[in-house]
Amino acid sequence: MPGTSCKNCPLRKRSMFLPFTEEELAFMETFKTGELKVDPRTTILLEGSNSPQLYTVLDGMGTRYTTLENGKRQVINFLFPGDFAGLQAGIMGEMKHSVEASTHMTLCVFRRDDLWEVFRRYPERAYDLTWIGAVEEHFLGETIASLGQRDATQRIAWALVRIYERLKAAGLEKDGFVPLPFRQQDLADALGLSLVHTNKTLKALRDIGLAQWSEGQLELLKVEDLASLAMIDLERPQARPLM
Amino acid sequence: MPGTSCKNCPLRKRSMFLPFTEEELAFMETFKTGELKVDPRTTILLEGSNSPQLYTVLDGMGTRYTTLENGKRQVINFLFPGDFAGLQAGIMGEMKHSVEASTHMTLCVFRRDDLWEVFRRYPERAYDLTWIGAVEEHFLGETIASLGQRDATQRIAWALVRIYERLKAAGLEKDGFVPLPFRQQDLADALGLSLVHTNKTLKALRDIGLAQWSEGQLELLKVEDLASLAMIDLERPQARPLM
DNA sequence: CGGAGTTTTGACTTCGATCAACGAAAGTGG
DNA sequence: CCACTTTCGTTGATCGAAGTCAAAACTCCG
Repeated sequence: MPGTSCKNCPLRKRSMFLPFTEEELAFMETFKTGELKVDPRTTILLEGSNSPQLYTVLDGMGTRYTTLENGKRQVINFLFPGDFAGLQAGIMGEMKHSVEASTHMTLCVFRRDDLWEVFRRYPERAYDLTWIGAVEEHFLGETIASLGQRDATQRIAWALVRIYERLKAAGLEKDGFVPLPFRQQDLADALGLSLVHTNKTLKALRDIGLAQWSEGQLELLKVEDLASLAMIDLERPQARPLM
Repeated sequence: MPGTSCKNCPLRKRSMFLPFTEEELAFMETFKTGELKVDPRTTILLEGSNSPQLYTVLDGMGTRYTTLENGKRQVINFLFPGDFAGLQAGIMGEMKHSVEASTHMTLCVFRRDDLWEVFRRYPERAYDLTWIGAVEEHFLGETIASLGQRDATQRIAWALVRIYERLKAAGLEKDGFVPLPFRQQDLADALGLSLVHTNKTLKALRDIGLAQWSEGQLELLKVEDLASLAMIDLERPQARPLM
């Protein structure tokens, strides 16, 4: 198999992911058909297409988004190392959103046709797939609550805290900084805010010393304050399966 | 088993749901442990709780919602006949939102502990569970796009069309009307709008003869116009599994 | 009849969108 | 190496969609 062996997968070491048994590990080696490396701005999955492939993000970050008829873009969520993409197309037949790389990315590639094999022969792994779906569903629900009920400042605070937590759990935090290689426009499109207002709100958070985000690096200076501003109850990060 | 036998399940007849094999039917009979009937306003699942039960809506309607710390409520989505509830708690350990009945409801009850059995012994049904999750995930993504990118009129039009389609597919349409036993406040909380503005927007749609909703009955007078107003491409309703 | 819940309407306010312009950085090509 | 373009972040001025406040009209029910 080209690329990283699952045995040496750097993500497995992170405590945010549930451990593999030897048997699962062996199976994943066969399930994985290769590795995909893409440049920034590459479209990995296209809305409406019928991708024969499923992916796990090994390295790098991206966005899932849809484009409305009037040209507006909604970023559904961000794609971080460990995230799984393509299940919708795998199950439902076609992608309901696009996936684009924001940085250089490395992805583990699986064959969609093998999905059914997983359900038939590896119920544990099938259960994990459903788990991943459930976690995703929960997060989307929280996003809906943010867009529906939080004002601009709260939304940004919410997003920054959630992103920071997620990246820290993925082992990417260093000296209080976490890499966040997106544009302000991406965050704006994720939160349903205009670019201008997103910029001003970020400046406000910077001015009161709560959070800084520049040159692709995010620093949260007062996580507690940000969390209470965003009305987040900091949930103990729960370990989840890795695909 | 108390209540309706799966064999006579009225939902099975609807073409929106994929057919059962004889074997699956037999299994579902054993999986189903009973029936729950509740009055309007009853909380069926409570956020944060660890429900030992999973439900399929046989009859009636409800809401899934979360409440923020400031007391604001976000309706994540509405619960219609055929919908499955409780999977999140079943998989992740605790409910991330509450479920409340809006009308009298009848629900099929399953034991959460049997879930793993399903994955181990009935991979087809496990696959269907994942399918249901994927459909739900897709819908939540579309909701996010609505809250993020559509204005009040478009949001309401979007919601009315989606609801109408769903209920019609469930076989509840009659003479152009569909039952919609929610309060305007529920729709407002689902779309992130104030009650007052929701009311005024509904009136506007009524005045231009696009849609009427009163006394729990919804009528869409010009579906095409509503759909194009909402920037919806009417997707061919896809049959989906029933649990 | 009184009271609670819901829908409706009008008056006023505000948050965030839009418009517009500028600066910095990075890439491109002659 | 320097004009030129493109992309992204920043800031100020103005406007409008939707929120908030308040109160009336209709239920439905005990």
